[in-house]
Amino acid sequence: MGRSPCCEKAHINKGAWTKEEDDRLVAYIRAHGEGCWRSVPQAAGLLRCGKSCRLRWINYLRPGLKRGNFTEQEDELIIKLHSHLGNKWSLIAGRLPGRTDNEIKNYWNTHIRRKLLSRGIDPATHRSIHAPTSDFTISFAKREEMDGRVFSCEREKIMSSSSCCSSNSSNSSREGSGQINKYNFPDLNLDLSLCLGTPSQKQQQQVDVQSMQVGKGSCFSCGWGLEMKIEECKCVAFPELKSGFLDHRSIEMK
DNA sequence: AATTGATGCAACCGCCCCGCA
DNA sequence: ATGCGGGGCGGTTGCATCAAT
Repeated sequence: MGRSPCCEKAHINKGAWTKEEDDRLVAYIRAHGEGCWRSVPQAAGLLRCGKSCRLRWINYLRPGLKRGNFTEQEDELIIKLHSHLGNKWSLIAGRLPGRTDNEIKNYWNTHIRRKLLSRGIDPATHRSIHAPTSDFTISFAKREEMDGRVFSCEREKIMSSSSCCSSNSSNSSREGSGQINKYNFPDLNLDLSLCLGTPSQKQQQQVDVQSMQVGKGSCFSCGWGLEMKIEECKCVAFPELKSGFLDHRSIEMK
């Protein structure tokens, strides 16, 4: 089943690129510009897959790439962006001139993750490892301003109490890559899965979301009229909680 | 000096999105 | 409206290098 491969696997070089291959690719793109990657290998005289050419160009050969060590400022910016965007490496890279998504992804997995863990912060949620969490399942809906129709954007997953939140704790699991959260919000393309901390006052009807240090879903900044419906509550601490709506400011518990 | 485990990073894989016919 | 194909992306793998013993 499935699609045909992007190129013939036979007669294709794999592995590290040689200087000669780099030179050929650079020369070709300088002469013809970036275009149909599928045709690049043949046109450039390379025994490579088009995808491989694209990757090599984008990650290593493209002009303007920084390379080298990340600065402390870049570190902090990556952490901050990741807390908003999750593993959207291309979006994060877009805010770090001269850095590529692949480079940032690798740097995150090898350095920043460890750095955050040493600070006692869960890299997936950006919350204290020791902070209590609860099991909410929330889905989100975007209000259609024009006709008042509310439609669901995306269902999200049931979050376990130990590793809730975030775009699919990818960390080291080598077992299939289930894409869970895909949103089409403008600009930030935020992953809106929320991990709600235990409210300090059980009886409160209005919960200030910002004061709850919601790990994800910086919906406050997206500017869109969002409505987030608590569809299925699995919270042990608040069994009476049935359903409600979360707008930019509050959760209304009914 | 040799061996072994840990780490870092370049590159590949496979899925998804979107434009186009 | 639908199917196809290219491009893009996140996740994973493999290998080179480093550090510890």
